[in-house]
Amino acid sequence: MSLRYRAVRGMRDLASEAAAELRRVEDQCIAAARAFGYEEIRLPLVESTDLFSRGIGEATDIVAKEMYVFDDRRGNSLALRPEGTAGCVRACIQQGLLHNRTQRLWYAGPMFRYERPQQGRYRQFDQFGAEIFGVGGPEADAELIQMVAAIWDGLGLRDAVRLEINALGSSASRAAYGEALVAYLAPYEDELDGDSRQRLRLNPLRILDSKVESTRRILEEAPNLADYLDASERAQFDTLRELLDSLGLLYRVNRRLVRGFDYYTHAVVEWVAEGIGSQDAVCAGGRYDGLIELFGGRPTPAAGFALGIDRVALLLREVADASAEASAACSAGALSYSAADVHVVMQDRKYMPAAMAAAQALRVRVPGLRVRMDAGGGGLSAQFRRADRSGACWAMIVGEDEIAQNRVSLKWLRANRPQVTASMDEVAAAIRESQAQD
RNA sequence: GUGGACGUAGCUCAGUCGGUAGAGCUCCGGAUUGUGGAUCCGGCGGUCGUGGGUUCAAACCCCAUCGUCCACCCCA
Repeated sequence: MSLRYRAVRGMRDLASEAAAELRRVEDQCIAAARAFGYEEIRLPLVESTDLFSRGIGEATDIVAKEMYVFDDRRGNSLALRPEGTAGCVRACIQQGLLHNRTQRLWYAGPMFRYERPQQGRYRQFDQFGAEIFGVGGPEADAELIQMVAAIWDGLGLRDAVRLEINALGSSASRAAYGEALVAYLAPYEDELDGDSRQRLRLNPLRILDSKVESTRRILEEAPNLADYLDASERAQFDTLRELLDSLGLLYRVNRRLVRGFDYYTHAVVEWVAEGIGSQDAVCAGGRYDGLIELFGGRPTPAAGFALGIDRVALLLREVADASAEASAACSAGALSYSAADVHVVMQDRKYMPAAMAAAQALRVRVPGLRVRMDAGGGGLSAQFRRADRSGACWAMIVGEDEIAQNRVSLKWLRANRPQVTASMDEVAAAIRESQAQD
């Protein structure tokens, strides 16, 4: 089909069920964050370009070639945020949120990266993030992992993801290791793949997670990052592992796990899913103790994660866990998705005022109930057909007899129960009772 | 940014040797004037992604372009 206008590349329209799937993931994330005592922070989508290039790192791919950068009318260079942490830290410093106290925050919203689109990777995509400031111990890292695990549990995805962790050490030990790695790799420079050769100068740690077979072979004998951690860094990581063990949170230590942003230090984590293609990282994060100071704040320990809402929704769809869907108000024969619980039909269009009044009366009596008016006209037969296809559990009927008796009729569309004609209060009570059973 | 596959109705797709476009689903109406799901009948719906070329003739062949998907890459 030929279109006059279409959404720009990599940016999607998500209607009805697709939107509901994202909403479900986001709601679950927010519920978990609230349960852990995190507070919401709302942040701008646009920041100074400089914030990201300094914070994330000039040499990272995200900054070097994936940011949406533009000048405003005064010539200031601005960027659409490619991730949430930098802006969150900036806001915390600007608003004095870190002064003399710990802070736990969450946010959700769109991020922008100019990448080649494919499944699970879009130029505008939604992330949920949580950050904890002022807690230097591994209990902060463990708490964040516990929260993410709670999100998986809430979505029935615990078995669909696996956790990998690693310790990068302080920026000092990280730098020392980087030098050692470069020294080891330098003689092999000609044998490395092109990307890795470039990173040798720009960002040597990133070579570690190269997928190129020849490069991986060279790396087999490379110095081990773990050997460059000092005693306290090693102890911190061990404590984190003990915490996770005692909480029953499974993980795998991956010594090759390196994050794409420069600000990470110490513990880094990545949750990986299977079955959603090559874009399989659904959640990742770690500690970034140096970033607040880099942005001009007082040195403050910090850790956080970001979760890809789109990817988790995709995973949810792949897993299609039949047992996990329990939200429907009428279980028997319920469709997996519907926009309304009650579909209001009327004997004739002339009863529209009475039908609309009845619909609102029902909404008021049963909070949260989704009551939708029939639209489209036609006889009762057509209206009931639409009611059925809408996925609603009930049809509420308003007709001549009902109006004369000041009553309405309620028909169960998914359960084998007789239709009733009763007062609005009685109908509302019947619906509430039916919902309570499911 | 690199490589590959693919773009036909709202959706999923068929379309032979180049001869001027079809099915199923959806939606609407009817069989059924106060009752849905099954069945049957009918209807709405298309610049064949776009632009150019070859040809008497292009959904089909050629070129370009845009888009989608997959992999690389990147990352959530």
